[in-house]
Amino acid sequence: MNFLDIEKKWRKKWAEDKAYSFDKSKIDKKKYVLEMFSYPSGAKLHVGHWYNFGPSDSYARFKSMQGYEVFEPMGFDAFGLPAENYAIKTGIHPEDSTVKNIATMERQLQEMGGMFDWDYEVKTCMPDYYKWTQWIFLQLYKAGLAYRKEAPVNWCTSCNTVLANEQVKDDGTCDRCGSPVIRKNLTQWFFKITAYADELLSGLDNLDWPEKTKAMQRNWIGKSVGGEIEFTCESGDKFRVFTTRADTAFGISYVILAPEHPLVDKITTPECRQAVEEYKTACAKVSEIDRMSSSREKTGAFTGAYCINPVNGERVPIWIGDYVIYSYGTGAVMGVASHDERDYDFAKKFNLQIKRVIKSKDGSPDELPYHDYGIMVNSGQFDGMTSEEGRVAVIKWLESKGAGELKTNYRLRDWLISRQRYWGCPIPIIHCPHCGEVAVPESDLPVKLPYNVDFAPDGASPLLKSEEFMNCTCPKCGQPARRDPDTLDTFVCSSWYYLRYPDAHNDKAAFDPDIINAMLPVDKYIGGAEHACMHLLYARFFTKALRDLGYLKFDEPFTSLVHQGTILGPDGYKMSKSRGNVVSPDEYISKYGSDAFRLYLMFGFSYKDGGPWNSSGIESIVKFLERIERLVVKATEISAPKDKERGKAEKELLYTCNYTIKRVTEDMENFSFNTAVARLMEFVNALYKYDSEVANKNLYIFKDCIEKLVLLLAPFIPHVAEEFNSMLKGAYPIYRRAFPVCDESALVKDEYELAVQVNSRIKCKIVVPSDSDNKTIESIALSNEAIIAATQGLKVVKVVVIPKRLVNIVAK
RNA sequence: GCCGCUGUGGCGAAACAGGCAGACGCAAGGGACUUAAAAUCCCUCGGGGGAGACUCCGUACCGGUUCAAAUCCGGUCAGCGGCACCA
Repeated sequence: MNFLDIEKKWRKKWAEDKAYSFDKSKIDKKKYVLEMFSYPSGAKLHVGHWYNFGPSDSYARFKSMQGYEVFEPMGFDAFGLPAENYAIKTGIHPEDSTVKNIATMERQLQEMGGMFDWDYEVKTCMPDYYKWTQWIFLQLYKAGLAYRKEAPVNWCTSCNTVLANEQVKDDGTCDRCGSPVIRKNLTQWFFKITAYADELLSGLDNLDWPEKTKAMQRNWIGKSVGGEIEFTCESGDKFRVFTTRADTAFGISYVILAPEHPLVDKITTPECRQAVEEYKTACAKVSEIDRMSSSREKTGAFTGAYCINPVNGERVPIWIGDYVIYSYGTGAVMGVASHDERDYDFAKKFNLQIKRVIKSKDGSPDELPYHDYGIMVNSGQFDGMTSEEGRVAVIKWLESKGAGELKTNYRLRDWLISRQRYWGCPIPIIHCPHCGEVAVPESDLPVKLPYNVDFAPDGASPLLKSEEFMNCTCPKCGQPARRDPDTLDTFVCSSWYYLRYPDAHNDKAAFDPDIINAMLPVDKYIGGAEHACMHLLYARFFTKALRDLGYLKFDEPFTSLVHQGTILGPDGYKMSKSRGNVVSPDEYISKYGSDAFRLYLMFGFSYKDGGPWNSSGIESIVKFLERIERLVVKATEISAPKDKERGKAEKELLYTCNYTIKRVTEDMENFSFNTAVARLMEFVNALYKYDSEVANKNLYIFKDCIEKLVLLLAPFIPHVAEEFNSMLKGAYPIYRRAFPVCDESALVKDEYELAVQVNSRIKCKIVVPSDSDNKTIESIALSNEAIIAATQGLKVVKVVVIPKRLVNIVAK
């Protein structure tokens, strides 16, 4: 059988028949199976795409055969930096390269034989899509969830451009030119994801997601419960610090502000000004990555100013230091050298006071710095209180004096969404000299991305150089105005694509809420784990925000999530061009066919783990397919009347058949594809055994089992199974046929074998009738010759009988 | 440093929920068919000992709980992923 020809034949027929069209009239039986859409940068599908899409598609087909109306769309996350960088390097326009890459990938995806419904294809770089990305931006903007503020960005001093964090190398230099990267304040757009921090955290509890991913999101959101303490400077200025350890407040030896804190300039004394200014300049040169490194030596400068510790009235010096992060908490911290390692290091370096206020609860060693919870000492009326009580009590006491309040902080920051880049979705905002920031009226959307733009980096947004784009009229006052020159982070585009798919061609709205509320949430979402704290978090935020704006009636976009593992290069490293260990699926597909390749991916790896590529087993998959083919050919030659005569061999065959059905069904549900395939191989082996060993075959049962086998195989090898199905004159298309259902009665055996142990060592196997009770099993075991021999001279102390498993005889 | 995950034959991996470790397959070795090869089919295949029936050891390492541990508990080591001066 020529698998390549067969695959081509069926793909042609499926396309002609529109076999995989989603039937909207069956929406009540819908199953929305979604694979993370891909980024068309590499020009071709790689093994990773296959590993994501192939087995997922088999799952979708399995659900379809179970009677669900499966919606499995496909599309492209088409804006983004790689296409732009490629353009900068080669001069090929990002739109041209992207359109070309998409065409290639579409063809390859079709060769995969996925049941994707291409009528719902989405490409984020097309105006009919990004029009609605802009529309959603405006809804968030009007709701106060999108705003502009000054924020530090990574700035390459040589390229004169803003860099994303991932473009800054570990040593703080530019990924492209190697020049130093500094932090610079620029006005940027943000989404207020922090408004949803608490719900994003609590919502995780009810999601069927990998625990690991949920843990990462929890970590990322970083809830910490504590309080704020207000300090008054001698100048009269007030500021607050955030702390989770108010129980240590009596041990404050200094307070420390972030260098960017607005109070710094105001309170710094003339004597200290020069040192403070020098320190601030030095800080700006340090990259964010360096600054965040905990191994760095503490640095700082004294402002010359003092404030009063509200818990004990002590006079406390005010320092600045870059280990305090301006964007977290209040941008100011109390320095308790005795009970915090960082403060301890700082105090040691600058010779500041170190005063113990916590001792251990049980007298265990509590050398300073001692950061564990303990008992409060040197803390006035709080002496003797535990840290757990004190950290709340001290804040509450301060609250009553107007100098503090309980407060919860999150590590999560607002999402910076503006990019000074060309190949992205334009931000639909107009800046008017008279009216200020004005939203583009919805009737004027989309704000189209112009084609003819010089996108070579020179420090400003490329769109600034397009006068045709920039100049516009203010929708409010009609005066000349300028457009926002930035584009949106591509993660904005991908935060709502799963909402667009079911209503992909709606030109009146981003989506029809009625359709979306019926189609979502996504029932099974499959994609890489690397998106845990980005795409998967952003998409959840969008869903919640759009729900609150009244467009959606569900809280979470993805009910159930599976991460496929990563297929590494044969050398065990992540595949990369620079390492030269990239494996292309194409050569295997053109040699063995896409079904064989898909089946190999499903059998050779544990789906959620992945692992190094190794092609040594792929030929055996082809042999497996040929083995099945021989059975099918045999079956086509059989025309036996229904025959209920069942001997031992038939019972055994039917047992294997139904056991296979049961296990494959369970394994598919769990994405445990490798064991599902193993069970199918066992079934095939059993059919061969029956065929060769049984002289007087029940041909009806034999043929029936082969027909079931083909149905079981349909999700795994869609083309080849369709061919087998047609050879057997089964109804077309096979994926609309019912997946076999296990006949539990066939799994009931008259008798079964179980192992007998003496002192936990297996001595023999016995066969007992299936309905035996424990007593019967025990007596059969004890009367077995091998057991009598093994217990000779010993006294049986205890007999443990586990039906269907084993018997353990404890003898001394 | 913190959080999470993983560690099983020569290899990819199985083992539901404490109950026969290594299913299924690759590689390897042997055999049948063949003039020969390919294809196909059959057998062996964790390690040690034994002629053999058998027997001892074995799931990273050390200890514990249990009639019974790859699985549970405590500790150690190694690898992977994430976060990392978050107060």
